[in-house]
Amino acid sequence: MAADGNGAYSLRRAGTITDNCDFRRAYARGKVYTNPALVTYVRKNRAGICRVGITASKKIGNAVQRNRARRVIRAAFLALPENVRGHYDIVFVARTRTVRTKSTELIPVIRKHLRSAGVFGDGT
RNA sequence: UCAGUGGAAUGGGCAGUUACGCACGGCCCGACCGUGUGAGGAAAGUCCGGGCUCCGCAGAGCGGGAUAACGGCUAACGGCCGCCGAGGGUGACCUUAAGGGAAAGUGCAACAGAGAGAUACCGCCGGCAUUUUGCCGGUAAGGGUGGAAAGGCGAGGUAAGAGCUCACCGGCGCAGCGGAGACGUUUGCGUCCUGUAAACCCUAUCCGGAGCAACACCGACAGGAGUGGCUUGCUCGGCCCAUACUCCGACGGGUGGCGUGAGCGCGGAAGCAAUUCCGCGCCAAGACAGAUGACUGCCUUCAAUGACAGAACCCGGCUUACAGUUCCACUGACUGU
RNA sequence: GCUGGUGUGGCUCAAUGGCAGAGCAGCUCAUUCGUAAUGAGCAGGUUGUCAGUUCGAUUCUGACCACCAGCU
Repeated sequence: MAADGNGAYSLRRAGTITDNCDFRRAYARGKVYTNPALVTYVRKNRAGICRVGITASKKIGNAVQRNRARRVIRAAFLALPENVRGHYDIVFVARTRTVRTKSTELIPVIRKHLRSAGVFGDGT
């Protein structure tokens, strides 16, 4: 699960996106994949690492529901079997249904989104 | 058995797999391993009160704000306990911004009504003119208006009436008696006054300002512009001076503050209680995009996939939200003995 | 986390404690061959919610809800 020198990253070792401008860049120029329980934005970055950001807005509910949405998304993301190849900014946006979703139900959604984005480097 | 009142507790448990924050330890010093520990009764709203920190020290006056029966508790409070008054309930009990002052003063009381603290429309009575009726005077019992109309009701009295007089009831004041006090009173004497202070205001008590994004230290950077500034809203007074102060730009830096505290548990004592004191034991989150998650099985259960809900410097309260379950004390009705 | 502010017709805003109003928008009629403009009329309000003070609350007081702004 460690870095192998070819830009492949364990998902556990991904950095976090903290700055608002990075989120805005992902929203504006990144590729979008939607699902009733999740929205994913993917964009290549020049930071040299892979970074992940999870967003739960006030529309989701109160603090408990927002925390649960973030935890479910993170648990599903960390349970992915593949590794990311390349330097990407990945932003997950929670929706209202995320709160009532199990993390196991979310894993196929994330795999489909990230495979469409080519993050796993399949076939290259 | 049914209906209800008050108070307290709980907010599933066990196991497995896989992840996370912090502390300590280890080594092969790494995105590692081990051990320990890891949200609430409201963590919420931010409505009060304090601790703590800073403002070159908090001084005086004006202004502003808060509270309002009495006695106590407390670090303090607008909180709590006890008690009195008032109101609600058959009752257990509950509510109490309703609880200082309208007899210091000012204002307001629309519409209606004659009149909103000062009167007389319809009435009643007397006198004069006398055809219907008009004028003058007395009166406030009756009608009408209004949320509110000169204490209520009865008797005497009178031209008609009126606390004008008297009995009873009610309010207010003074004295007596009881109580620590608010207050109570089948006691005596005097007296009969509209409501509103969550209108201005008066009285008594209290309050300097800002808040952990405070503040302190270390580092990085690049300087430029303006002006006397700070102390509370104002005045006086006080303080610091160009190494001062304000604004723009920049570092989207780091560390401390940061958890041994008005702390928690058990036992005892004082007190009606809030609370306080003594003894023993314990250390129990501390992040900085923010840690308790995800998934599975079994058990208890009507049901647990299922209440409200996530610490952010820390405490004491208040308020608001809350599926279900359990316990204690008590009340009313019905039935049986 | 802290501080401050605002809720009134569909929209933008008024309103000394005493019948909740104005402009725009909407509807009807007139005008026109028809439309716009113009004129006349009409309807539309739990004054964010719940309590309280008061004879009476958009206004005064408290609690709650929603929204907005500012502070590194």
